[in-house]
Amino acid sequence: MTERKREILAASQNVLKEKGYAATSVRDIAKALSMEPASLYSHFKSKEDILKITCFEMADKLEIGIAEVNDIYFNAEEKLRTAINLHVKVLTQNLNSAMIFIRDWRNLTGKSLDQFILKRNAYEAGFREIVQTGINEGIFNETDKKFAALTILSSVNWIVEWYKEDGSLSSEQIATKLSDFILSGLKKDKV
Amino acid sequence: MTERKREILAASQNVLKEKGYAATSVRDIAKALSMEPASLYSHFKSKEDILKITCFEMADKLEIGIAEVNDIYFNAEEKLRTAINLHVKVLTQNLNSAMIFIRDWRNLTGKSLDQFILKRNAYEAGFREIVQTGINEGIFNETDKKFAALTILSSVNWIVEWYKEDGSLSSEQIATKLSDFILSGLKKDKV
DNA sequence: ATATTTGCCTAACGAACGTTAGTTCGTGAG
DNA sequence: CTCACGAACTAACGTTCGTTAGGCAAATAT
Repeated sequence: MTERKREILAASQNVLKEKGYAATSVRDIAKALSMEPASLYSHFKSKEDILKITCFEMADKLEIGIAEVNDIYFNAEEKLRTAINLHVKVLTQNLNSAMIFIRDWRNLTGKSLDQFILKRNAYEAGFREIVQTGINEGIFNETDKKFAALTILSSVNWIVEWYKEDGSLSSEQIATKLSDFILSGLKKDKV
Repeated sequence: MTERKREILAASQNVLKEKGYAATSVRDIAKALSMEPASLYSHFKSKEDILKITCFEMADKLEIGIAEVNDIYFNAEEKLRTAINLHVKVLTQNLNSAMIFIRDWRNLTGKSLDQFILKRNAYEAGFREIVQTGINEGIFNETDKKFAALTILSSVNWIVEWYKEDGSLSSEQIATKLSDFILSGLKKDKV
C-alpha cells in the first residue's frame, strides 16, 4: 500500500468511526480529505473496499496475537492474560479501525462477509481453547466454554465504546483490570 | 398506540435488526409489510420516528427494572443478580428491539440523541450504585466502579449478538450464568 | 343516512447516493 | 526531451433515498 493510500485510509476511518459505515457517504469522506469524491476511486475500487481493508487488517492483527499465545507454552492464566493484553493493545492502538471493525463488519457483503465470519469464528475458537486449557489444568471452573469466550470477548471489545486516548488508563492497565475482573470476579475471596 | 401501529412497528423492527437502521430503507420496511412506502407515514412521521420509539421503549423498560432493584432492600449480590436478570429478560423478550437499541441509537439526532444519552448514563449509574453498595458492604472487591459497571453491561448487552430464541438456554439460565461469571470469575476458588 | 376519520393507494418531488468517463497536470524514467 | 503514469480534477450517469400531495374506499361516528 502506498503512503498516500494509507493516509487516505486513515482519514477515511476517522470519518467512518463517527457515524458508522452505512450512514457515512463517500462525499463525507472526500470532504474530510479536501478532495473530490471521484478522486477516492484512484485509490480504492469502492466504498466497501475501504470497509473490507479495515475489517481484515484488524482481524489479521488479532489473529496473529492469538496464534502466538496458543503456541507458546504458558499456563492457562498466563495465556488468557497475554491474549487479553494483546487484544486490548491492538484495539487501543487502532481505535478508529477497531470501532469500524467491531460495529460495521455486518455491512460487508458476499464472499468478504463469509470470509470475515470464518476469521471471527476462528478467533473465538482460540479463546475457547484457552478456557479449555484452564479447565484441563484444573485452574478454571468447569463452565460453558462458548459462553465464557463470548463473555470475555464482549467485555474486551466494549472498550472501544469508552476508551479515550488521552484517558488516565494505559492499554496495559486496562488489560490488567479486565483480566483481574474476568479471572476473579467482583466478589471478594472468602478469607 | 393503536394495534395496527404496534403491528407495523414490530414488523419494522424485524427488518431493521437485519441490516441496521442506516442500511435499511423505508422501502425495505414497506416491502416486508406488503404495503407502499408512503403508507408508513400514516403511522409514523419519519423513519427516525421508528428508531426513536424503539430506543426509548427499550430504555424505559430497562429503567423501570433498575429503579425497582435499587429501591427494594437487598444486599448487593442480590441486587446485582436481580438487575442482571431483569436486563437479560428485557433483552431476550424484545430481541429485535434490543438489537436496534444497542447497535443503532447513534443514528438518533438532535434532542432525541441527547435525551437518550442522558437515560443511558442514568442507567449505568444505577449499576455503579450497586457496585458501590457491594463495596460498602465489604462483599465486593475495591475496584474502579465505572470500569466494573461498563464491563458488566457489555457482557450483558452482548447476548443480543448470539442469543437465539430457540436456543437451549432460557433467559433465567443465561442471567444466572452471567451473574456467576461476573461475581466469581473464571478462576477456581482456592480451597 | 350522512359526515368524518382512517388506512392505504398512486404519483412524484428534490436531494443524495455510489460510481464512471474522460481530462489535466506534475513528476520521474528512459 | 519525451513519454508514461499516478493522482487529482470536472461532469455527469442512473439509482435510490426519505418524504409529500392528493385521492379513494371502507369503517366508524353522529
